[in-house]
Amino acid sequence: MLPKETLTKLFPDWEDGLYDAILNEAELKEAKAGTTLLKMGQNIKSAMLVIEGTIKLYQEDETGGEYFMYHLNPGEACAVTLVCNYHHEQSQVLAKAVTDIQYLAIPIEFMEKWLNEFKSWHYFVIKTYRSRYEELLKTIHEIAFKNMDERLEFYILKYVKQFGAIVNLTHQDIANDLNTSREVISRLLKKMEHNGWIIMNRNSFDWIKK
Amino acid sequence: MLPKETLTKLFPDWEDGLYDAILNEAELKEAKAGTTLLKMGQNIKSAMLVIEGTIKLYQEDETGGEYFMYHLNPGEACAVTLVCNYHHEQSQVLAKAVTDIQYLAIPIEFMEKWLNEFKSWHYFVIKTYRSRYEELLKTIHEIAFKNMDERLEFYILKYVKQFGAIVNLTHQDIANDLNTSREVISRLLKKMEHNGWIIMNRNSFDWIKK
DNA sequence: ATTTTAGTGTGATATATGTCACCCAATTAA
DNA sequence: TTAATTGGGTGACATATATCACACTAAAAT
Repeated sequence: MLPKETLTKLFPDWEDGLYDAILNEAELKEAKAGTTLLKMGQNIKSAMLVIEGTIKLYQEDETGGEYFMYHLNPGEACAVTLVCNYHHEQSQVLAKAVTDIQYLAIPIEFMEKWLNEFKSWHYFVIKTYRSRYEELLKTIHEIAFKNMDERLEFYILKYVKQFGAIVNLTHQDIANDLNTSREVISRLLKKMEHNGWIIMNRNSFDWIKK
Repeated sequence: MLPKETLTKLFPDWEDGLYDAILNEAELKEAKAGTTLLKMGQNIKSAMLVIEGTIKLYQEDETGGEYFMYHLNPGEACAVTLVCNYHHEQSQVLAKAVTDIQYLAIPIEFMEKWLNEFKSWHYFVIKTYRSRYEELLKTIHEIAFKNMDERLEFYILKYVKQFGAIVNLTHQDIANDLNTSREVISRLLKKMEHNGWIIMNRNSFDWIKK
């Protein structure tokens, strides 16, 4: 059972009744690193609030391709599940746990109910959409205007911001996230190494660009 | 002065007080086709509700490049201006009138006020975000996974849905919207002509693909 | 009527990226 | 200890797109 204090720390400024409602109605779930939490086209039955760990959100192709968009961290909600819940739609994104995670699953029937009952929930939903809308804009900016070298740098910087300057990813991992091939990433990383931006190791590299 | 009836038709299911508040506080503005309504980085002073005409939303590059994302039609609001208003941020998009337009400009100070006062406004804001978030996801899907030929088809289909099967755009217009060059579009359109998808004219073409 | 401009067609070439082939080294499994 | 697997390096080549050059023609301006 999740202590109320965890909730009030992660989600400050909510009405007291909202914390209680969540503790009563939401289910605390766990998932191992690597688990797929949500697939494109899947019907959503509950909203997802992250309590512990990190989730990665992807756009998914029909042919198996993936494109990484943004991270979800504790204290954040998956906007797509709020969408789906509220309007009974299907997921347009792929969500994967990158670390072991804990999250609250709130059955859809409470979405609309709480929107009516709790002003702070309403604001939280708006804030969630707003911030994710902005993340998507950034992603579009990258893909529409930048070549792979700059997109790779942007990608690495997002990683470094999340997990620190030691990047524990293989070239293949990165290639998958950027919907390109391993060879392309290997060559671009090699260039970064020549430029003195990274130190390369097997299975990882260090971001040392100032 | 905008008749209340126009408002109730374009924005059904709002509280009566909200219509009155808008009629009292919003300014009805007009703009000619081609006008830039919002630039990236610009501070937003009012929310935009479309009354008449069509607006195009773009992501804008530092170097002058543009990428078309979606249309805004009467009865819709520009999500970005709701963002900016509420959280005092800057525009992350470029908005242009594609036809002569009329829109309501609502000064930012009413955003938060009305979120508190009118449940229907709150829902409207959420609905606006949700639908635009989904538009952005579609855009990402296109640029992350598709080559220019498919993106061009997707682009034309959006146009046809908005304005009908006679596409009054020059190759250069399209190239600008897709952040590519005129030659690329000319060649791809030529292929579509060979495939029997379009009939080409000067300054326009007809979409006849079934 | 003549000139100018805008829209389009198209070859040639450059560059970015995708794909295939194959090698080597580090790690893991047998 | 040996074999198999995984991560990575790199050449060769294919393809998509960008860029430059220039020609042609319809429409607009003079």
